[in-house]
Amino acid sequence: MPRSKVKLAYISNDSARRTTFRKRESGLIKKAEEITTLCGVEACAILYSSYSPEPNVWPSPLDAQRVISRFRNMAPPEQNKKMADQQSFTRQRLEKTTEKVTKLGTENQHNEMTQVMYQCLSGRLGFECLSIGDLYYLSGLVSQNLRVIDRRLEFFQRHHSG
Amino acid sequence: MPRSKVKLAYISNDSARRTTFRKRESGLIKKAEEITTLCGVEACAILYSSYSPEPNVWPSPLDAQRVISRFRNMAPPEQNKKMADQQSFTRQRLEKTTEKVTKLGTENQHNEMTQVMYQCLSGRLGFECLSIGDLYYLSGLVSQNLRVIDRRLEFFQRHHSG
DNA sequence: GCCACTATGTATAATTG
DNA sequence: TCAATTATACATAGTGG
Repeated sequence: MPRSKVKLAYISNDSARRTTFRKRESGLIKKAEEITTLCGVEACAILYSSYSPEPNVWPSPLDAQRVISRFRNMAPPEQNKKMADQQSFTRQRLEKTTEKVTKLGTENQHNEMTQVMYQCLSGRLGFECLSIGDLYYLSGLVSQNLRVIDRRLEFFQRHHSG
Repeated sequence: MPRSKVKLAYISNDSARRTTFRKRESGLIKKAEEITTLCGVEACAILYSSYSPEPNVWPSPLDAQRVISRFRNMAPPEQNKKMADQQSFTRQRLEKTTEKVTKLGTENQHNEMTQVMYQCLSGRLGFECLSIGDLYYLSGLVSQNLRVIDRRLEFFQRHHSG
């Protein structure tokens, strides 16, 4: 913004855009560093650019993972064992109940609920509209799919590291 | 930094720290917005504070998930590694490719993934067709919604059985 | 392309209401 | 506590090597 005020729009000139990115990237990281030290808060920033195939991850990929994990409410692999709190207990009890409901459900109910779930997941429908029974079923359906996804991810990880 | 230069250290005074956090938080988000519009890059920031139980996630939890999943998509070894041949032809070619992917991905990826997710969840498409990055994204999306469902169920349990 | 410089726009610490 | 104000430090667009 010095020398001249710049319009807040995509910079079409390639080299100018790159230069601006470099400068502002470091500025942003600096600001992030400052707010964490000054205020004692946790933060992370991820910056993708076309200039590098890898993103700039602050404070570090590992720390970012930790912050992200908290955001995703998923503990990183090492801390998984410690998860014995109220929430996971509730979850376990929930899954038992859900298993029953799932087995009783017909093919029609499944499709219907999948529709509803999709509506909810895509934000077109609030979860408020669902009854407690629907929620149980939905929870089961979603966590079932989550397990499939996680298994597949594990497979990828094993295959990649082994 | 105006009126007086501030020492870069934890602000012990509670109200001063809170005020500083508020101001700098908005400043940081603004800067992040600017760099994305000016340079056409993807970015996300997550700010935890003790002032709110939920983190401030920019641009939005869902968009952040997408950025995060791309970051997590990379195998750990690659995350820290810097390209050794900085000026090589390979790197240039890589940048070009990355630029394309970035441009194409930004607008369409979310809608595309939601579609794919629905296909998978409804059983019309096997999870096998998804890349590891897609799976991470999907895992985040699904577990995020699972948490919403669980919170709602807990609410029901407290108010109906208690 | 990469610095270093510097003039100028912005962010923000302190102050006031 | 929150907003609005203001004075000052900082970030950075343009410039030249």
